[in-house]
Formats: sequence, structure tokens, C-alpha cells
Amino acid sequence: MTSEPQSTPSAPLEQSEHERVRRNKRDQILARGIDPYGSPFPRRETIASLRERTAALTPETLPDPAPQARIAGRIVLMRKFGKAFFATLQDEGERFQIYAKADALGDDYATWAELLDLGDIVGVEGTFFFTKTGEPTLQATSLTLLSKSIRPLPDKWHGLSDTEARYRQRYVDLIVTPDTHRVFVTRSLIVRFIRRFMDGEGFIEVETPMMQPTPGGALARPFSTHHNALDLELFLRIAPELYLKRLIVGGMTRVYEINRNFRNEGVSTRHNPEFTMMEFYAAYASYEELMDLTERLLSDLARHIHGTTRLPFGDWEIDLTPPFRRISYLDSIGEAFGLSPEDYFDDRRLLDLLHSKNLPVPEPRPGKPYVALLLNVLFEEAIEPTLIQPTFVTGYPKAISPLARSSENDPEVTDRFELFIAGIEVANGFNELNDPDEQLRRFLAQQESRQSGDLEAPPPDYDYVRALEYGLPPTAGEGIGIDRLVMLLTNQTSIRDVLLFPLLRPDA
RNA sequence: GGGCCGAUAGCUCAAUUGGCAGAGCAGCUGACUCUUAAUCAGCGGGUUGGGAGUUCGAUCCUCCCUCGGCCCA
Repeated sequence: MTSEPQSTPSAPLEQSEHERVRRNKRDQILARGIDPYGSPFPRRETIASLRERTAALTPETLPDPAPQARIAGRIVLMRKFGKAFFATLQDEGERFQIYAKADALGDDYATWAELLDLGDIVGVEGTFFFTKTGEPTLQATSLTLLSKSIRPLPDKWHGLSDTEARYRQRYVDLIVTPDTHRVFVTRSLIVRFIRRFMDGEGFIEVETPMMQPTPGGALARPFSTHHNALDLELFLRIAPELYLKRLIVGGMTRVYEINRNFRNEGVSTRHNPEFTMMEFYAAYASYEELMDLTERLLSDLARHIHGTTRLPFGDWEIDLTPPFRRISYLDSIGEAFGLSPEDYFDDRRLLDLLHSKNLPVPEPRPGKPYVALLLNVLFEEAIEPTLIQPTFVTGYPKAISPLARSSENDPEVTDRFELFIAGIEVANGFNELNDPDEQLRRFLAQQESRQSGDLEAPPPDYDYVRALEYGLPPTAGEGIGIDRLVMLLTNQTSIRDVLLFPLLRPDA
């Protein structure tokens, strides 16, 4: 994988001066018999480890002989003098200063002083010491070029602030924006913690198809694809729900899956066409138990990540200390607009209300009871924006919950909750419908909406109905949006800032 | 899909009532063996996102297009 001595750019005329200069330096390095794309650098210590190992030392307590170290990283700052230079190496987001001087490195010194650039990746072996300003530093006894960088890095002080460039060239963003690196490390910690938590709650992690012949489990338009060998139309899943419940039928009583869902819809600061969800199902449990579990998960998670359950998000401080507030979907609307329970499903009354409050009147949609759409406008306009502190909303009307089981107390509503934090929907859970005939009726109703033009209504999944016919135990299930959770815990107000590679149109 | 804003050197940003496009960093040359956004002296670097129009003259005004951001649906 080493290159020829001569520069072989794909588009020579488009090379910047910087790139020409760097390619030229690379060639000079080759001419001196050094591979500019060096071999592995074994037994390298991370900068974090070196820092930890020397944290307790001071210039007065520096032992003799001083500690030796062997580190590697990208040169992000360099200060050259005539016969010596300092460079700052970056490794896993951590920085460490190295010092190289002519009388210690001999002939090599001139090569490196002349031919190293910002952005080059080097390995350094040397002796730990403190400079006279007290900076912990590694004085190089040998220096190895591990990879020559032939493109200049962004401004060492201002970094990369062009949002588009940060998303398109995330690798550059990760090099120069410490916060970006921090967010994605935290994301990893969050997912790891959630897995450990779920394992501890007796769930087992499973993986179900991402490519499905019948997309289901949510209301959304799918992406479609094609399997050549089987000549089969397939859909990227919009949810794993129907497969996970098949597993409950099969006797796995507690399962979870953390994986991608794909929904063929627009992008916004809260939506990306592919996003990560955790879905989990617990046989014999109720949605109330899942609310309790969710409270424990989120508060433990916040403590694990932040050391506290209070965390900053945008202009707010979110308090994840349990218990979370719980409100009723219908009653919260009723209270906000002075409705009595007998008005909740009264089209005329709700329409008058929308007009009098100057709220948008929804277009009727096939297969959806109009009253549900009216209620939804009222909820989204008046209630959702007020749900800053974590709040469980319960008692959703049956009409907008096609997979949830009806409540025993009130057949018009379902045993369902949604969790809102900072106005963002973070979780959605309910007691699962386990009556196969009722499930089939709902599938067929959705098929009718589909045929009359509702592209979000999924087609019937007859095998799923068959599974229910074998008997699904009473089961509660929940989905938690991982990206949105990461946003909350890392104080990022755009989902693109918690996705390494958010979807963008191809570069012009 | 609609509204508003943006795209100028590798990066971060200026500028022009429409008149030779600038700075800092980065780069190059030189000086410098404890700097840390090193410093000092000098030098080079531009299809002003793409296209069309108005004009003697467009980075600037108009229109179309591309990409992005924010808000709304």
C-alpha cells in the first residue's frame, strides 16, 4: 500500500499550493529512504494512559531515571526553533507535548524539522520531563513518521465551523473539534450503559431483520429494495416490533434490540431517515412497569454520564430525578381548553375550538377518525411544547394507537404512554394487543386506508396474525429513541450532531 | 413543499453607495535549542458555489440552479 515516489494525483490541476508542497515533502521523505506511510507502531501507549501514569509527578518529584514512554498521534500544533521544536500530538482527543532537539536526534532532526507538517501522524519514543513552564513533555529519543498528511488541516484556532463541511467531512471535524469527539464517545458510553442496564433487568439482546418483505410496526413510508437472487421486493424496516413480539410468542419473555430503523420521510433537527431505536418487550408486564423501568434507566443513565440527574439542555435544566410527572392525554387537553370529558370526542366542539383559537385545521385522512386528528392538533399545539421536564403522557385514544391494547376501564383509550423531555418525544410504550382477530381487523382497516391513499398505513402481516393465534402472553413493549436520548444527554439540539454521518444531499 | 439566512484563499472571516478582492491562521524563504494560538522579517496564494441578464464595468443589482442552516407545514 505504499505509493510511488512521484506524485500521482487524480486531478493535478486542482491541487492547492499546500497539497503540492506536501506531496513534494512526501517525495523527499521517500528519497531519504523513509516510508511516509509507515508500518504499525506496536507497544504504543495512549496519551490518556501516559497522562494518568504521570499525573502525580511534579518537577520536584520527577524520579531519576525519568519515566520512558512510547506514544503516537497526529501533530496538531508545532513550534519550530532553529535546532529544536515542540509539537503537540493528539490521540483519542487527548493532547500531549513532545520536544525534539538536534543534539538528541542527530541527523534525523533535520529531516523532521524540515519535512513534518501539521496533520502528520507520528510515533514518538522518549523521556518524560517538565519544561521550565511546568508543561509535562516527552523529549523524543526517536521519532517515526507513521502517516504523511498531504492536505492541510483547518485553522488551528478556529477549527471547522462550516456546518456542511463538518457533516460531510466528519473525519476532519473529529480531528479539530474536541466537542464532536466528546459527543460520540459519550454516545458510545450511553449505548453501553443501556445494554448493561437491560441485561441486568433480565432482558436478552436479539437481532431481527432489517430487510423485511412486509414492513410493519409503525406508521411510516418504508424504503424499498430488491434481492436479486430471490427476485424479491424487500423493505428496510420501519420498526422491529412485529418480529420482537413473535419472539415473545416463541417463549422469550424479555427481549430488546438496539438497531437502526428507516423511515422514508424528511429530515429536520429531530429526524434522520435512519435512526437508532431500542425496542423491548416484557411478557406478563404492564405499561406501568415499563414507565417505572424507564425512570430508573434514565436517571441511572444520567448519573452514570453526568454524575447527577440534573442536566443542561439548550436554555433549560432538565431534572431526571424520579418520579416523572404523569398526565392524561385527554384530560390535559381538556384542562388546557376548558373541555368536559363528554366533549373529548365531539368533532363539532373541537372544530369550533380550533377556529376560535386560530389553530390549523387538519385535512381529513383516510382511515383515521377525524376526531383523533383534531385532538392531535390541540395536543401538539398546547401541550407538547410545555413538556420540558420529563413527563409521561398516558391514556391515548385508541384511534391513534393501532397496535396498543384497549384499556379495561375505558375502551376508548389505550394502555399506552409517551415520554416527553424538552418537548421531544423520547419513548413510546404500551400494553400490546394480543387478540389475533382484533389485530386482523386493525390490519384490514389499515389496508383500506392504504388503498385509499394513506402511504403510511402498513400492509397486513398475516404471519404475525398467525403468531398471535398461537398465543401472545400479555406483554408490554416500548421504544426509546436513542439518538434523541443522546441529544438530551450531550446537550445537542440537532440530531445531526449526534449522528456521525447524517444524511445529506450529495455534494454538488 | 413555503419563508428567512448563507456560500469570498486550505481554514476563520472582512470588503465594494457597481470601479485593481483584503486580513489572521495555514504555506514558502530566512533568523531563533523551553515554546505552548511561539516570535520576528520578507514572499506567494482567488473561476468571490454554478449559469444567465442589466451595465462601459458585477463579488456587489435581477433571474434561474446547486448545496447548507434556521423556522414553519
